[in-house]
This record gives sequence, structure tokens and C-alpha cells, in this order.
Amino acid sequence: MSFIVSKFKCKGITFFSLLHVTHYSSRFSTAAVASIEPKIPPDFSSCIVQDKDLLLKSLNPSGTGLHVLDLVDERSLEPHPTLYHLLLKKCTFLRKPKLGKIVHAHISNSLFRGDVVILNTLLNMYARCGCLDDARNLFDEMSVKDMVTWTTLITAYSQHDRPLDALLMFPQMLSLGFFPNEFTLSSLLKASAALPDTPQIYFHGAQLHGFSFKCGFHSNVYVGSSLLDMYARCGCMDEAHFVFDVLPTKNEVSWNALIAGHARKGQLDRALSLFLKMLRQDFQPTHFTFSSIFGACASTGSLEQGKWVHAHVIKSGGEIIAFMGNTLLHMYAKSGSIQDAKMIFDRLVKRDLVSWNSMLTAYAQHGLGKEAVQCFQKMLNIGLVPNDITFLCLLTACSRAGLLEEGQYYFKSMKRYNIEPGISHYVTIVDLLGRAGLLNEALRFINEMPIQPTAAVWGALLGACRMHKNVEMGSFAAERVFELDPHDSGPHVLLSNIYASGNRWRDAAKVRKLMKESGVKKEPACSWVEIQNTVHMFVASDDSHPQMGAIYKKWEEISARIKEIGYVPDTSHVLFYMDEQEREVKLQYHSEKLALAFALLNSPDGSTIRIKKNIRVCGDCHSAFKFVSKVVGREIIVRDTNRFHHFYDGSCSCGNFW
DNA sequence: GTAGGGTTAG
Repeated sequence: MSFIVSKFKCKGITFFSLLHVTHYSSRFSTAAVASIEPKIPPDFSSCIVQDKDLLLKSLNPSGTGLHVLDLVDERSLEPHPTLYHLLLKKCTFLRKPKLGKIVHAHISNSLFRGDVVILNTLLNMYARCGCLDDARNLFDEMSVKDMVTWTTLITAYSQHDRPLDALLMFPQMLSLGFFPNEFTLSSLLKASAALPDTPQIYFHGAQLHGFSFKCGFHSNVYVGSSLLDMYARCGCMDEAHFVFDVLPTKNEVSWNALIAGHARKGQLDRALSLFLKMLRQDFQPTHFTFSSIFGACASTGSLEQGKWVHAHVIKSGGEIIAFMGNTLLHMYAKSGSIQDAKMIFDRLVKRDLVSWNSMLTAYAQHGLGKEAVQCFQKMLNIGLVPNDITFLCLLTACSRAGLLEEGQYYFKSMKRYNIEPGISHYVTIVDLLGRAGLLNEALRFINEMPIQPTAAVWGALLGACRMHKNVEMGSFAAERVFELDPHDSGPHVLLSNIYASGNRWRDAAKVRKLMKESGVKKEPACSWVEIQNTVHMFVASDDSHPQMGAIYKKWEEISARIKEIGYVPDTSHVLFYMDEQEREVKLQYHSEKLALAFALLNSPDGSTIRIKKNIRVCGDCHSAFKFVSKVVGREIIVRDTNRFHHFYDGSCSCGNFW
């Protein structure tokens, strides 16, 4: 009997051959194979190699090697199971489940139709190719299963965003007498960590922790890393550290999971100190490590720290691949350096859709609508297909830059790409129309929407009413927001501002009363500025800073200078009723003004001042900052929750759209 | 034959 593919060992090395003839094992050679089966073409006979891929390649240099099955059928040969394994591996690697189905059909007609190891490999092929229905059907059909069968399907669900399906299999497998191993537990833990909310993660995760501990799996590096990741995703960093500390063997994945946990919580300092500790213990940071840290720098707007970590990437000589590069680009954009973001984009080794979307977002955040439109066109020209996020970024960019016609055009063009606009797209269009002052059109647009408008949709209209001082429509929009989301402080403040700007103080007081009654608390506004690696934070009317006397004095001096060139305080931005003079005093001590005065006192002349704020910059501060940039001849960059404002020589990059 | 960590919007 000849086998078409086989595996054999010679002098301790594993070889793969087309033929295996038992009595020839001691004098095996290429020539010998050919002489036993002379009808086999010469390129087949020379296929004694160490590398499985090379073997399949030589069977069919340009394809998968699948045609060897035709040969098997033609000659009525009995394939060795290694052939099936190799072919299935190849289909998995190439992500070609259709070819895998051909192998499946062949297996079903062979002696191995009930072989659990081969069927597990087949199951894994379907799972890795994302054919979960095929995998499930095969699983259900398998009369003999083992623990690997169960683990393979659990992993399939866990890796394809079906955590509940994965977790549900665990009690079933136990009740049928299959005992899990470390592979099963790490997949189950990954599934629990992907559940939609923290209590659910903790509920399932902690039980799996107990199970792992009882079986001694918790000291396995895979199980340990999944465990600490699970705790980190619940925000339980103490538990995550505990799991990490007791893990006997750590690797870069365990480190990365811990660093990512802190990074997600915005704890940049802790993420960075772990990064340094990791380096000191001779673990090599990976793209995962850098990606997490850049993400944390982006969310905290920490440009200096981000640059420092970027220098590490450069020093380590690694290429800037898309995954890490996208986060790096995002970090530069969100920390206020659009030039650096563009530079990273240009230098990316391979750009994917996320890279383009991130660049569009960068332009949107900086109010560069025309650049975003050009970027989108370039993306289409190279043949990339946009997705829903692409349009969201593009529409946001149009809205922020006041590109009304372009925004409407691109919104309509979404259907051409088979993308159904989601609620976020509708919000952006309401924003676009509203900012442009087309309040009636915005309202009509909302009424004609095919999906139910949410609080965000009405909130966008409310914001536009604030901008264009439309009290009636503003209060109508606010009512709708309060019905849908009664606990958000933002709309309450907006409505109160709308009333205040129309001098309707009684109505403003009513809003305040409503806030009090429904327990809605306004987030305290704060601004922060970094001077010489120290972050200084300010809240309105703050007097806790040691330099406060000098700061107040500085602002009074600046305030007098900007009034000389035309600044008029806009007191409608004060929430409460008080007389005009009191309101002006209140305005003077908004946190961003204190931060600016502090920065002017403590940074070199001519240097750029970067201020961050936890809520949107107030209209009066926005106006004042324009004048300040002219008077002191410096660039001031303010990052608020929405976007960046680059103040320079008396104007702002946002063109008063924000 | 089966396993863990990272990206864009809001």
C-alpha cells in the first residue's frame, strides 16, 4: 500500500514525503521513492522536505496543493492523515473555507470520517475562517468528541464576538464529563472579559478564577494573562496586579494586559512606570505595548510623554506598522499636533482603513474640512472602500468647518456604498444644518428621519439654538432631550444659557430648579496646563494655587489690554442671575482664563501655550482668547471635549464653529 | 488537533 503523503523521521529530523513504503525506511532516498512508483511525475518524487508549506507548494506551486486529492482519487490511493492535516492547515492559513469544504467532503468519504483528531482540525479550520455555522454543524454531527473539540468551538465563539455562546458551553461540557484544560480556561476568560458590562464580566470572570485556582491553571501564563485582563476590563486594577504578581512566569502578553488596563483607565503615569519596569526586567515592548500607551497619551492629551514613547519606538528600530501607527497618529492629533499626525500618516508602512479614518478624524478635530474632503477623495482614488466610520469622520469634518453643501452631498452618497446611515450620521447632519443657522431645515430633517431621534439628535439642535440664540426652538429641543435623557447636565446648562442670553432669568432659574429636583449635577469645569513636566489644574474662581495672587493680577492686566482693542465680555455665559458687574467678575475667573494667565506667567515668550479643558470652551473665553493671542503674539491651543482651537493673531482655527 | 494582550467615531 502506498500513501500519498507521509511524515517520517530520519536521523532525528522529521521529513514529509509523497510516498511512504514501510520496508524502505532504512534506505530512504528521493531516487528510491521514484523507483518504487515510477509513474509519479518527477516534481512529485522530489518532494521530500522538512517544511510542510514547501511540500504543498511543490505539489502545486501557485495554489493550495488541493489537486493532490484528484490524484488520490484517480489512483484509488489511501491518503495518510498527514495529508488532510496539511491541506486543512493551508486552507486555514489562506482563509479559504471553500477549499476547506472540498477537503471536508473528501474526509467524509474516507476511512477517517470518524477520526476525532482530523475532525478537530476541520472544526478549527471553519472556526478560524469565521464560518461559525459550519463549525457548529460539524460539532453537532461529531459522534465522538473530546476536550479539544469543545475547546475549539468555545474558542471560536470567544474569538468571534459571541462571548455568551462560548460561556454557555462550559456547564454543558462539564455536565457531559469533559474536563477543561488551560486552553479552555483562557478562551472562557477572554469570553467573559468581552461581556457588555462590568457586573457581568466580574460575575463570570470571578467564578472562572475560582475554577482555575482549584485546578491549578491560574499559574499558566495564558490563563494568568487572560485573568488579569478580565479584572483590568472591570476596572479592578488591584485584583489584576494581584494575579500578575503571583504569576510564576510572566511574558510580554501579561505585561501588556496590565499596561493596557491602566491605559484604558487614563492612568498614564502608572502605565508609563510599568513600561519602564518592563524594560528594566528585559522584556521587549511590542506593538501592543506601544499602542496602549499611545492610546492613554491620546485620551489625556499628553503630547510630551507621547513623544518620549515614540522616541523609544524609533530607537528600537521598529517599523511603524498600521496598528500601532494608527494610535500614534491619533495621539498626535488628539494632543494638538496635526503636523506630526500627518507626518506619521505619510510614513506608515502600510495604511489600512483605520489609518485613513484616523486621519479624517484628525482633520475634523482641527476644523480642517477641506483637507478632510481631499483626504477622502484620495482614499477613493486608491480604491479603498469607505465604511460607516469613514462617513462619520468626514461628515463631522464638514460640519465643524461649515462645509454645508459637501456634508449634505456626502451624506446622500452613503447609500452608493451600501451604508445605511446610523443615528450618529443623523446627529452630524443636524449639527451641520444647525451650525450653518438653518434651524428650520434641521428641525424638518429630524421630523423626517426614518429612525427614532435620540437625545443626541435633539441635543445637536439645542446646541445650534444656543449658537444662534433661538430661545423658542431651543426650549422645544431641550424638552425633547430631557424626556429622553433626563440626567445629562450638558443640555440643562445649554438651555439655561439660552434663557440667560435672552435675559429670561426666571426661565433660567426654572432650569436650575429642575436640575436640583432631578438630581442632575453640572460637571465642574476645569482646565489644566503643563509647564515643565508638571500639570497645573484650575477650577473656576479657584484660589488654591500658590501663585494665585499673581495669576489674578496677570489676568486683570491682560483683560484691560484686550478691552482696549475691542473685547467685550459676553455675560450670557454665566449660568446664574446676578447683576452685570458681578457676572463679569465671575467670567474673569473661568478656569481656562486662570490657566492661560498662569501659562503666560510661567512659559517663555513666543512659545505655544497648550490648555486642556474637560468641557466645551465657553463662548466668552473663546472670544477673549482670540484677543489675547493678538496682544501677546503667541499661539494658544485649547483642547476641549469636542475639538481643538488654535488661536493665533486674533482669530481661531475653528472659525467660530464649535 | 485547541489558548491570552493593541487602533479610528460618539
